Amino acid sequence: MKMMKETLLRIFDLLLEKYGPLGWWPADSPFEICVGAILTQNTNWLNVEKAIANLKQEKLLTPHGLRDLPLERLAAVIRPAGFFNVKSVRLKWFINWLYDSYGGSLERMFSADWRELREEMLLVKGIGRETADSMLLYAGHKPTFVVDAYTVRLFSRLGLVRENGGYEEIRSLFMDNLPGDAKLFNEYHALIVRHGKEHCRKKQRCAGCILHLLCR
DNA sequence: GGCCAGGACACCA
DNA sequence: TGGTGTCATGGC
Repeated sequence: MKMMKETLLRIFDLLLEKYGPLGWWPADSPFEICVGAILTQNTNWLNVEKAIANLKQEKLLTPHGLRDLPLERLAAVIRPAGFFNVKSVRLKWFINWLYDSYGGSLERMFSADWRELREEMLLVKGIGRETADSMLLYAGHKPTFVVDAYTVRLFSRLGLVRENGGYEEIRSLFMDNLPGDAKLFNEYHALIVRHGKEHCRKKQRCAGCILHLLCR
């Protein structure tokens, strides 16, 4: 157990040394982070930025803005993010739940016990584990670890998790072996993504990257 | 022109 | 529970 902690922290240090602190999530408000978390599902971030820019330009990036916006209009505005018919409905589900449970207030939402909140969020259709954890960690500053495709790819190549280990199993690797520190989890996941975009693509092995010698 | 991107869900065996 | 199809735009 202690060895795993040291291994995880060593990898973190290597990444931090190379890329520096990233200070995620790139957004102007917690609400923007929540919307971005849904929009970025299986999507290139550059496309998400275009959709976010559209929402900002139309002054719709608020809970009541999205609540009052007709579904068809919402789909059209977020079109560049791809899967716009799916994501517009998911955004509506999220907003409706936010109003039903917390009066449309993210502040009230995040004041709840975050472990119970996580379970509650997972019951909202369209919010899966990664999306929930992203909102909790980056918008709510709760100490939950975000597992994404890059995390699975990197740490399975490092031989630390099974490639098809499942979300909770991989999340546990970090949650069980690292201190529950939101700032650490924030930087760690951000660095994994930053590194992954360059070195952990699907059909690209780790040659040339700083973790090359560690990867299988 | 193909590949891929910071998933989630329904459906099936 | 595990595998597969579906949803879609846009950069490289």
